[in-house]
Amino acid sequence: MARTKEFDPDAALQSALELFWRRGYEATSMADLVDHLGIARASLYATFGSKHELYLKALERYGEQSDPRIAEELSAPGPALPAVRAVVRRFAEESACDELRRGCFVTNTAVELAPHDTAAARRVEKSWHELESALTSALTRARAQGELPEERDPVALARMLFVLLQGLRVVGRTNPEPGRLRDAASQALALLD
Amino acid sequence: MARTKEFDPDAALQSALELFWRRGYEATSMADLVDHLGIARASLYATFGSKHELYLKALERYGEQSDPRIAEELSAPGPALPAVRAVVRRFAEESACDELRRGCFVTNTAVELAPHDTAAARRVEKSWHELESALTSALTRARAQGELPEERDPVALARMLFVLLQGLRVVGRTNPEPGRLRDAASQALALLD
DNA sequence: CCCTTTCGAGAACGATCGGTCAAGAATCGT
DNA sequence: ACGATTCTTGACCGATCGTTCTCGAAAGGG
Repeated sequence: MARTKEFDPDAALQSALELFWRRGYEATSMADLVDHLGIARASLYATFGSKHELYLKALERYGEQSDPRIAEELSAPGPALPAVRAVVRRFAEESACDELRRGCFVTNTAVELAPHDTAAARRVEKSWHELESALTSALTRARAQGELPEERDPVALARMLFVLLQGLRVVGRTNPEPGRLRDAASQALALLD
Repeated sequence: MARTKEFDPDAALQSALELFWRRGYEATSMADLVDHLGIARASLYATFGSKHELYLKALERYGEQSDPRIAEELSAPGPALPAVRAVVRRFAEESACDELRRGCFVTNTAVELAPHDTAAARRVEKSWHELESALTSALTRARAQGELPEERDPVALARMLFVLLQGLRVVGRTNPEPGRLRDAASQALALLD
């Protein structure tokens, strides 16, 4: 057959993800990627196709890593409300302690690429739909279990938390002032009392 | 003396703002700007210096146009809470009806440029500080006027609304689904009851 | 062994990037 | 009307962009 690959495509994709995540799409050049991944230019193209495809694959990978973790956390058996609180607080904490100013890769993509890149927009919407519906079913379950008053609207509450989470990530990317984000999260969570 | 300018620098800056606003910094080339502004390349450089300076001036102009409007609205005499509600709802409505997918120019800058552009980051933080403190003083006034229960924390509430506004703009840039944004806004405003 | 495939390093591709320059055209004060 | 000055126009710059190609070396399977 042939010579075996000397680099791990999985690790290379992870490396590319980290670079795109920090700098965004346009500000990251193929030369940057070649340097950072430590693999040859030609291998990069042979393995991932193009810069755009590489970005989409990195975005896909990010979604595969992040989305299920949140969904599982929110759908774990037992009380649902504490799980929701934990997710929101973790978003605030991660945004506040984000010294690399990375924010959320999906959110960054939504702002930089989605308006003029339908493939990216589709992937963003997929992650967002998963997040919103995970929050919705958790809150629905909370209401059914008596953790949440009957008159609350789980759909609307989930949407409000979802939008807040996007805001946390955006603010954290520029100015991860801990007090600001923690206050925002705790006030929003007061709606669940 | 000398020949007078044939173009209106103010209108040109406004045009540049619109282009940067829609496409972002990196995805907008000087060639795009020359086409869109209708003025010569050299005139552009003579008037605005460089692409980066032009972007910062556009950002400055956006801030000068947007920030005071909100601050005035929130500091108008009379009941404070309705003004806060109106501002939040207008953000949701503008984000939901944003068919050009522009979002907020400051928010877009925060995501694309702020992490590696200190000048842009400073301007973002200035707008954000104005917005947050305008919300804070409005809510403080609301509490003093008996519109808000004594035990509420105006600072924390303002921070929560501030973060939510950022989220509204981000979500609106990719998917201005009206229901999502309106629900988010109205649920957040329920915290003021 | 040989053949094939993939590797790394780098040259080279055309296109486009942000930015500059050299004219000619137009407008002022005199 | 004239000269001084500053505009517009469009060609032009080197650098960098994403992408392809060449090349010799290295590592499998027959």
